[in-house]
Amino acid sequence: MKANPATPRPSLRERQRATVRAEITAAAMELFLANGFDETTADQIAEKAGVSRSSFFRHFPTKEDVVLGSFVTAGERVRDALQARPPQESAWEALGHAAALLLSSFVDHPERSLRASAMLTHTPSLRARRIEKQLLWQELLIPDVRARLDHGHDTTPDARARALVTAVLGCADAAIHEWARSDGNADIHSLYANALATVHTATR
Amino acid sequence: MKANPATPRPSLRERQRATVRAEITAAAMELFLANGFDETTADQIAEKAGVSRSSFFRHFPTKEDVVLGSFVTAGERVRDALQARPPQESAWEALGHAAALLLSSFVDHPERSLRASAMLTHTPSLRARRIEKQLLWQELLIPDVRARLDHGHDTTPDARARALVTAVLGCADAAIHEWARSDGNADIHSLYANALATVHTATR
DNA sequence: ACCCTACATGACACTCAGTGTCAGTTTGAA
DNA sequence: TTCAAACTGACACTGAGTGTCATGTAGGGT
Repeated sequence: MKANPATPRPSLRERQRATVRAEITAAAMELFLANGFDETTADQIAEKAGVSRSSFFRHFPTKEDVVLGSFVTAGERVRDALQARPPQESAWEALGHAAALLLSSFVDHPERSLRASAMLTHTPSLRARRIEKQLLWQELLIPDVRARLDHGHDTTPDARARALVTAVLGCADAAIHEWARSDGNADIHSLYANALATVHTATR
Repeated sequence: MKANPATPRPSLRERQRATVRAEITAAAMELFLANGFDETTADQIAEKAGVSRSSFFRHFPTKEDVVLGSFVTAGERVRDALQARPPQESAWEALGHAAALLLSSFVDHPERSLRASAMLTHTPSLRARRIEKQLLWQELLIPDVRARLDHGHDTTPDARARALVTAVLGCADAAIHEWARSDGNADIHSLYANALATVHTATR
């Protein structure tokens, strides 16, 4: 209860903390992109960022988290977007719209995204962690999807909602994957729409 | 080219190797289930299996692979099952039938599967590796699915096939997840059918 | 029966991620 | 000014995974 959301306290300590985090992230990313993820040690990052190794691990529980920091908040953003969709919209439609949010960063910062994607693709431990995080925040979407599936009767087993979420997010992932393979030349939203349509018509 | 598939050579060396692998697996599983995955060290496994630490890592590149060994072959089995489906069957139908294969081990060895599932659910590193392996062999299914989607015209972008594969396997995963949550009491095939039907009707 | 190459093994040293502890410093509120 | 909470660097420790080397053993060819 120490960080009460009702308390507006962006006070010095927290700003300092945010600054250090940002500096570590910047230093780490530079090293990762230059030398590769696995080839970069925590000591090198700490030194470049001007902090001790201890402090590095205090700000980021694992090396992977430096890269995947943004992926955590993504889940909450998608959930909020999903809840903001009109209640009468079907689960499929609402999810489709909400998950489109995931594509925006790729459109906004193509070159950065491409380099990050490449690193992610070629580093097994990063891939694994990323998926794990995504699995975690997929759970955030389940309640809303369930409600849309059975119109508030609370009888839908989670498995159905979970399957639906996986299907839609799988479309987003597939679109991102394909977009990266095209070196960012393809239109990512078209790819996404296409993937959704495929699942749509394939199931008849 | 040393292990030519045309050469039937299950010769002593390979049998020895298989035996050692099996002994390591047995010892490891016992320790894992008794004390937990993270709490079990490679040394303990090696000692219990009667081999050196070096040999342990020669047979299994990581601790995780001891648990997930069977998941690798699963991909090839699903691919074979997929290719064995009648060519005129739709991608969705064929995939649905082929992926049902993944459920059989849960039906055949419920108690063992349940304990393994529990361990898998509670161990982040295992979850991550499992998903990574699955992602890897999902690629095996892409060619066949593509062929079914565009009837041999080779114009379907991979993204569409990949989205479809993800959707179907997501249904299988959701069913397994729910089955484990029910302590094995639910009918896993019904859950699976239900999940498929949800994606089916949700997309209308 | 002997040789000889290829592979399996154990022992050991090494790197690096991640954890935990401790003592010293800074912050922000009383 | 005082004091507790939070942040920090230094250090020691565990354990996974890698690489090397010397020794053994299997099995094909002679």
